[in-house]
Amino acid sequence: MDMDLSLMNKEQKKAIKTTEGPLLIMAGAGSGKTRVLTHRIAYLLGEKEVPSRNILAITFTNKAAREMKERVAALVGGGAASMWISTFHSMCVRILRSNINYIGYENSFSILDPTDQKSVIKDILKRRNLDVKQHNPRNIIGYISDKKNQLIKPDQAISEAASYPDTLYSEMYSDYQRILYRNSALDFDDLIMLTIELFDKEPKVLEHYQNRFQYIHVDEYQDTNHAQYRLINQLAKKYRNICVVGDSDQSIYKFRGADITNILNFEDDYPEATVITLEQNYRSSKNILDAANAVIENNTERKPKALRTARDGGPKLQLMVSDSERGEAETIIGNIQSLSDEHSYSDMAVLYRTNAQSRAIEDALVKSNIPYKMVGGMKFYDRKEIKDLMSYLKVILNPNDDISFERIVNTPKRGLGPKTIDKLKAHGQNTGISIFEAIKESDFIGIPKTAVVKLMGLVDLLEGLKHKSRFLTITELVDEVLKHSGYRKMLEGEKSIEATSRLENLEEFKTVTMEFDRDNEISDELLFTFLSDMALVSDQDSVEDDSGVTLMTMHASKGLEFKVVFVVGLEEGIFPSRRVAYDDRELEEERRLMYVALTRAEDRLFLSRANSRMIFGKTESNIQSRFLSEIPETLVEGKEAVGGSASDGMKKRSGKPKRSRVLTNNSGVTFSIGDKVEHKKFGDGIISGIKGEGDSQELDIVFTKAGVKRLLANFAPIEKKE
DNA sequence: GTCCGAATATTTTTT
DNA sequence: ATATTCGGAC
Repeated sequence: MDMDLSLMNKEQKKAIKTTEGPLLIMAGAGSGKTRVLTHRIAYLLGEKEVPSRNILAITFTNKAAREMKERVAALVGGGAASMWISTFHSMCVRILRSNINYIGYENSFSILDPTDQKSVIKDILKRRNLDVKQHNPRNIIGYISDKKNQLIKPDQAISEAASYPDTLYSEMYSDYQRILYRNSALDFDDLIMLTIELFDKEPKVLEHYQNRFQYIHVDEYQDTNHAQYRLINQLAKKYRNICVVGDSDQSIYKFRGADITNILNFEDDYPEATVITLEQNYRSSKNILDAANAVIENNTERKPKALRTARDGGPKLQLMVSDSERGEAETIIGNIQSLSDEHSYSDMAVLYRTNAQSRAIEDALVKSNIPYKMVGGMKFYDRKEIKDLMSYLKVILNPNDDISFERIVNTPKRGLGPKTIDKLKAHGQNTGISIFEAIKESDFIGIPKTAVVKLMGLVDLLEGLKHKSRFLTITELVDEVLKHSGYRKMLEGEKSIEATSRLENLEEFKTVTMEFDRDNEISDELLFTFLSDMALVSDQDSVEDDSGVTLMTMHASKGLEFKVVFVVGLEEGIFPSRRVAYDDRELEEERRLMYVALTRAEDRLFLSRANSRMIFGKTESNIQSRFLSEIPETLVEGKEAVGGSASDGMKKRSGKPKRSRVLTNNSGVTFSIGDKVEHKKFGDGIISGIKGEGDSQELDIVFTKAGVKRLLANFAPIEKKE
């Protein structure tokens, strides 16, 4: 067995060998934490002779889980098959699959994806006669997710709701949960919450898993939410062998419930804990690391930690300033091309704050014929045809899944429109049965004869497929569905480019099912296993194409590394995002995101900003990002030249004469970033951003007393000073 | 029941 | 700029 620890540093060795009791590993970026984790597991297996079934390792992504499995296997050979190395969610699915009946759910439950969630919420809004425009489903889903992450059940949410809109949202949460229950459906948050509920209600089940998982590892601990925290604590309570790894400086998922205090307070939870800090960075050159350290030091909410690197200074960081997002893209492409002698494209990545920023870069890459891959664009599994097919499979497994049933009832068109479906739904709701069951009574609820016949045909189709499903592989079942539902015929009949591509995607999907069929025998559980596997994978997992420049959001880049990294759009309002720019806590999270982005780079780091860019169809100018200002000039090539003051925004603007046709307050006045102004009511302020042109131009002004306001340049009662 | 054009809303999102 | 969504015409 390859358990050569001689290449490890002192802290790493200690982390590997501290197997008993709670252990907190604060692992800085690039400090080799995966290596430590995998070696620790190998050490437990090899030296400590812990049976593999007693080890649990939890990650957030399938990719991380797969990688860890492979690396452990490489260290210990086979024999680790019965070890659970999985994500939070797939662990919970496995536990719930055999135990969810204890808490009253069907064991063939479906898993809702965000699209399904949205349609449930829309249904609820409709039934409550509420306007979707006033109540954005996203907010409601966010509310529900928050509550579930806090382990707050609907009843408690209702009684605790103090004011609007919580009073309403908590009621909708209650509706939502009732609907899911009736559909035998769980959302992602339920997987965690209900596992905890199961453990609370059935101590025997909990104890079984406590005994099984005597050594627990949690990766990316800074990203755990409260529910995940509770779950881990339940499991670790008996043996207290819990090893958590994380870096509070890389906590960037607060907006989805990640609670940074879980890692910061670990020592309070486990006073006997050993704490090890890994500060030796093996990834980046010194200049890159110095820049990252300089940025993160501006955060107050952190434990001081400074990464060291054994590598030399390396080239300086390089700042690129362009006029527009197109100019930015061209500058990047220029650098990519000149670097391509030394580096392969796959060693380069372009990181941006928002997905929308990818467009300009993508365009430029296409024009230059440079291969690239984009992470997180239009997701394969989000495509309509894939979701439709999945809905057929879900209904075959669980006919009471109204959410999926509704998706397919008229796809392909069967002449079963909203009228018919509404009647079925209303009947189902009145009598507490599913749509599928309601169909059997459709004769009596005012549905026209022709529609009844069509409904019966659909029932026959689905029941026939359900019957067959027991004897077929998933690939064969998919073919049966496509054939007998008429879905394939529908697409073939369309003859459009789009339909052709949909057909191709369905074929592509079969490579996924074939892979699944290779690993799984035909059994009664096959379809359930397939669907719950599928619900928990994302495309990031399947991107195994390692040629081409990588384009992705900074969030998506966490955990990855590249020789050459471009961090783009370093402008106030873009990054940090305008929405957080004046909230200290959220600003610190943005800064951590900057830290994550910078520390992805091994050898070369390019920073880019544009003097103006098109946002939502309007041209916007913004001053350089404060995060850029926080990097010492001595580390950056090209920074001293532009200085980073707001004046370059002015330089650029002065070339373009402004005109105003309408006589207004400020017609003919040209505003530039950095201008001092006085407002009739708000007092003194400085222009921090400009949006749009001409008559509709808007100004972001930071007022000394009144905070930030966005005002119309022409009409605001402001005067330019000096 | 279906289709088309206006109205609307746009951070990030490992599962 | 653009994707989605909704209302009204056919």
